[in-house]
Amino acid sequence: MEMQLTARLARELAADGLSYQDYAVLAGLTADPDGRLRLLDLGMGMGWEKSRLSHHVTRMVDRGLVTRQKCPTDMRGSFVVITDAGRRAIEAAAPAHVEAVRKYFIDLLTADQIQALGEITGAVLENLTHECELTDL
Amino acid sequence: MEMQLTARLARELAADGLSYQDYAVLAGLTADPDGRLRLLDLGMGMGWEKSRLSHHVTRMVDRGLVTRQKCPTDMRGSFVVITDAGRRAIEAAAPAHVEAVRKYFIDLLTADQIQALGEITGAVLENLTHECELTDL
DNA sequence: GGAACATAGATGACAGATCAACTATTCCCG
DNA sequence: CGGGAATAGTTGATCTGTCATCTATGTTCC
Repeated sequence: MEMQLTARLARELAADGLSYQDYAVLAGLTADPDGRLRLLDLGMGMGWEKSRLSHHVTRMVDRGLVTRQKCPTDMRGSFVVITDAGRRAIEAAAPAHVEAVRKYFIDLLTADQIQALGEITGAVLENLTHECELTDL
Repeated sequence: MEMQLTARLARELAADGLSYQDYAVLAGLTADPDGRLRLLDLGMGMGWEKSRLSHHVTRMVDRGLVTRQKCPTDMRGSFVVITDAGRRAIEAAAPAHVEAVRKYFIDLLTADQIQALGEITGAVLENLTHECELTDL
């Protein structure tokens, strides 16, 4: 189900020139008041590996959606910053995307089902992160 | 949740030398009494695009897990056939994989939750396939 | 202060996925 | 029968993700 659903959402997002992944990155950035996050924080929030994010940010920089900024307080780190073009892109895509999520997902479920799903994913995720702590993966 | 869970399952499968995708293909084939399916049927069962499956089968042929066979009744078509090595590979990997699915997923949920999840995914998928019929995507 | 270690991120090689042709065959219908 | 459309599968280009490795910086603790 997840595969079919995300494929569908990705196809509709593509009409606005953004991939599902682009949208996730831009949405993550707009959650920050400055539209600016450390790669690590952004990656944690999305559950991405650092190298995946680094590669993807590079591609998005090439397309002008974000830029990189050196972090002054930790010289190892970098910020990813959303550009004006990036803001325009997500603002253009968001309404249709939100609507699609409702149409293909949220609106099909009862309040009970949504709550149940939250409990299910919560239990699975909690168990996974707990496992990771033990086995340091 | 789906991302984290499948990443975890894939990592454990990799210990047996199979990717998640390899496992899906081999499991699809062993469901057939002859261990032999048309690419189209196998692809439909897994919800894969034909070219993805074709490429992946090519890689699996190279690794000796499956072979291709011409279909005598439809000269356009091909069968994918599991080899002895393929059978050994999935038989070696299956117990740990099934156990992992229990450990990271099934056993964490109550019977009610499992049923609720089935209803949720059913509703979403039914809606999606229905949509596809209308818009012929 | 400085050696050992941890962390942030970048990079290159490679595996996997997608998209758009392309070939070969079969189906459909006058 | 014959010509056009549909179908099964392949292929190559390109994009995306993963893995191992590398550099640079920060942290710890003696």
